[in-house]
Amino acid sequence: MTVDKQLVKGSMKTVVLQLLSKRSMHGYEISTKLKALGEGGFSVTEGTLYPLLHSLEADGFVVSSMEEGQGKRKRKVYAISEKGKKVLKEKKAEWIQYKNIMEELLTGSIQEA
Amino acid sequence: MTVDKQLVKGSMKTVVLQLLSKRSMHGYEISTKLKALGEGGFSVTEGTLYPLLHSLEADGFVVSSMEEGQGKRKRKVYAISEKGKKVLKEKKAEWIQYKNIMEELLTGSIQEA
DNA sequence: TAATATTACCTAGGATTCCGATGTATATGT
DNA sequence: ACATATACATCGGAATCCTAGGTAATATTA
Repeated sequence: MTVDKQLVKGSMKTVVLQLLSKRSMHGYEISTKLKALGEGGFSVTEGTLYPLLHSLEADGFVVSSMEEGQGKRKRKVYAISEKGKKVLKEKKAEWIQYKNIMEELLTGSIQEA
Repeated sequence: MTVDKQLVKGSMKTVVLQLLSKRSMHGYEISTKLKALGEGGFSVTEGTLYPLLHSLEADGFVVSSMEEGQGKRKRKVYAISEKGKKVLKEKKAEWIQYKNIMEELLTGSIQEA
């Protein structure tokens, strides 16, 4: 079964912030992680992820820094900011509210007025 | 608190199908109902709903018929079709899958590999 | 060492979707 | 007669998406 793209879209920022709240990661790593997470369910390609990271950065929810390792390609490591943590908290609450509304609706407990 | 538009978008078709699975309704009624449901959370205006109904009809998920009452404006009554019922079932399952992934993610039970 | 694969990042821009604004028309209340 | 509620509809600017295409460094392997 495949989860509708639309469904995933609305929560992608939240998901990325959540991942970064666990630990800092570089883009490609997040991309790989999301591919694994979405396996058989949804997919998030790099064409979606990178612009999303840039927009999170522009909003000040994450900060990036270049990591230069020995014998390694440079990579841009993203870390969640304080602002980002706050937003994540809000987004989580939002998601729960939305989930509740949906659950009420879909389980049909809402009756006729 | 306001639920992000993006979040709502992905499930609007499902919501409308679900409402119609309870009983047939005309557009304006659905619109009113959604406004009530979304109160303080999200909003779905007519500019969103009518096109959505048309697209559901084009897909054969709902069928419409004109209702002409005495001393009443004509209204277009929408009913869910068999095809629509099937799709609704699928969409519900999809939503649950998505919800599970999100819950797992957001409650942080996913640990590092 | 020459390919090939993998890691790592990035973006233009066509395609799609959205929905605010606006319009029409009937019915009802005052 | 005017305001309000009911009822349906669409235009088109705005927002969003993400496919396709690109660059480049390192690793692998033949």
